[in-house]
Amino acid sequence: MLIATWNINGVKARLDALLAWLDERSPDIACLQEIKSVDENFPRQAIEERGYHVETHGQKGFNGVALLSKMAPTAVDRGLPGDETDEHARYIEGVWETDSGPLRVASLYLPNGNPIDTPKFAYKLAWMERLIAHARAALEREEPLVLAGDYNVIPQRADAAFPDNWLGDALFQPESRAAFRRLMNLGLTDALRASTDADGTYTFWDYQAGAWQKNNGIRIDHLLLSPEAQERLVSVGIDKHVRAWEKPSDHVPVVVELADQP
DNA sequence: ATGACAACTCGAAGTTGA
Repeated sequence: MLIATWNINGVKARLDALLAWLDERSPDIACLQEIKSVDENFPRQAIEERGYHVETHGQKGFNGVALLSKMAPTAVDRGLPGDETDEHARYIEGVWETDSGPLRVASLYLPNGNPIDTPKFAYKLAWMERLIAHARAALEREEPLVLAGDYNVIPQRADAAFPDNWLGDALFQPESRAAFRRLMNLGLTDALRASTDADGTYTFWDYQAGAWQKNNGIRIDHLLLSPEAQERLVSVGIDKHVRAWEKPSDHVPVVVELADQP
């Protein structure tokens, strides 16, 4: 069972790359972020022709998340609970009935939060509090759960090529990192860090200033696993080569393999 | 210090991103 997360930075602009990656990787569940599309305009046909079910939670122009899956989900929830006034499309969660019981997977796009002296940073921190509350409740099910997405948080210095460059940035603020740790401390496992302590495991390279060519990357796309999912963790991979494709996203896919049985 | 890139937008130049 392969579960992937990928911020595609626009599904219209990335459709060729998305289809090529689906053909190459054949993930069972793919969590997409920044589809930048309303639900009606999502190019579902080309994806369904490849055998995937498509569940979207989009909005006009920016944000937007989606779940692609070989099996049809038995339930889908859109939006992160905790603030009725929040209209950003940043969270979608599905449940799949597997031979060994239910599997729950969320695709999330955590707010960027820059600049830090604006309401955008407060919105980021408030969104993280809502995510913590939601994760706490979800963990009480004691079932396999994967919270996958673009967290817009650099957890540690080893997760950036030049960490000092990010000291004033919302992605590396002490408050952002502390909230991420409190989320982890609910009992979640960072899948990538469960498999390696190596630095250089980046998932994002800015389009600007030759960041890719200089390997000036950061690790901000994460798959967090409940204990019941962590028990099944087989391997983690970063599809770094996708960053060198024509018209790439600035993020690359991260993929975990979970065993079918505990 | 600024802008660099890129995608999107009822369609130019502004917004958003990280």
